[in-house]
Amino acid sequence: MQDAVLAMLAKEPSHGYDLHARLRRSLGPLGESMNRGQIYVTLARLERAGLVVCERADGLPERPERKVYALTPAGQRRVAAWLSEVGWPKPDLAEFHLKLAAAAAARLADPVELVAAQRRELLRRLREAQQTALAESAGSGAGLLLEGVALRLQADLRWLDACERAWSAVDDEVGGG
Amino acid sequence: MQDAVLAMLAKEPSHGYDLHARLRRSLGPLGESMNRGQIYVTLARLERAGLVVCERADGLPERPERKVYALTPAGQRRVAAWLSEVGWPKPDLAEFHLKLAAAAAARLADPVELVAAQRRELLRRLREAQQTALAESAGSGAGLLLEGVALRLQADLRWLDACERAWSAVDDEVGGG
DNA sequence: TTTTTTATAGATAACCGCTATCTATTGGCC
DNA sequence: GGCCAATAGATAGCGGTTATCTATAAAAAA
Repeated sequence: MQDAVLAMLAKEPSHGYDLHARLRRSLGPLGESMNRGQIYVTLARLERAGLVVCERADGLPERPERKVYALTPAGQRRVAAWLSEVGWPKPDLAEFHLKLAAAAAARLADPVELVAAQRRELLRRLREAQQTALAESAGSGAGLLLEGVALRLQADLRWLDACERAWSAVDDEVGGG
Repeated sequence: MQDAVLAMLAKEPSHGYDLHARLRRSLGPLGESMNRGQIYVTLARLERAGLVVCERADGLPERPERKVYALTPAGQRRVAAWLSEVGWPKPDLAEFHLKLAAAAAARLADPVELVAAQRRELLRRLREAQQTALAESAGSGAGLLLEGVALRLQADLRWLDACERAWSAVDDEVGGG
């Protein structure tokens, strides 16, 4: 979030409302859930950290008071560092994995049924993503993002197959032993 | 996190250090980065929310003072709700997508080169995950998790291919126009 | 025997991402 | 005049996470 805002300011100084709108446009349908207030929280933190400055609160009194932010040298360095990083979010499969283990351990639910329910949900989301992608103009940036979402969902569905096999085997052991 | 802790307490009341150790074991190599202090933060917040209670701070004075937590009825309801949910973390591809867009817009880096660097990194991580999976005993819970990680990385690599195609086309337009 | 390290057990301050919610103005529309 | 949408900003608070701190007991090294 911070890095994305800084990178947008690297192109040109701008104010919060505009940055929010650009972010939403850039993310397409996936950006619709973005909160308006968040951009101001982020800008305030970046200012406190000395990465941006509010350069004009408008000499010419434009109707809605707008604060235009610009990068400081430290902010420019941070943008350069971000672009040279090759970070990647760690896959967040732990939650479901813990859910299966906890359900089995506490005997509160059947892991195989949890997997089945989850598969139905991911299939629903996959269809949804593919429909949304069709609605997007082909080749648009948001379409590319939706393609990534779909690829991930397909990988996760294959993982659910592996989970089902593994937990079915556990059930057999328990049932047969 | 909160839900995972609650679900472990659903099996049997326990204290923070033990919960932390069980979580780490359950996640295998991926749990090694877990912070010790976090469990206490989580337990304190769960207690404040009335989902757990500290039932004994030890009548028999065991050497290290330990606080044993147990679920409240509200906590049990929350565990049941968690198990019946079919939530799934939203794919976190936005950051890289924004990085490409920002780099191109501010002319700070070549998107195609960013994609190439990212692909090298993901290939490295994929090899790493596969090696770690081999080291894990086959069929173990942690091995299953690593299989999911590998499947995701493969999907992400395919997405990077799509990114490269898309941004190469943009370069051609700019270069040719 | 003394010292150091490791495991056990807990806590706190602070940061970041995010949401819900609030204020205020401008301009269009009925 | 009254109402609604768009523009613009701000704040309180939650949850995840990290870094850092305090202790004690057992095991290993000096």
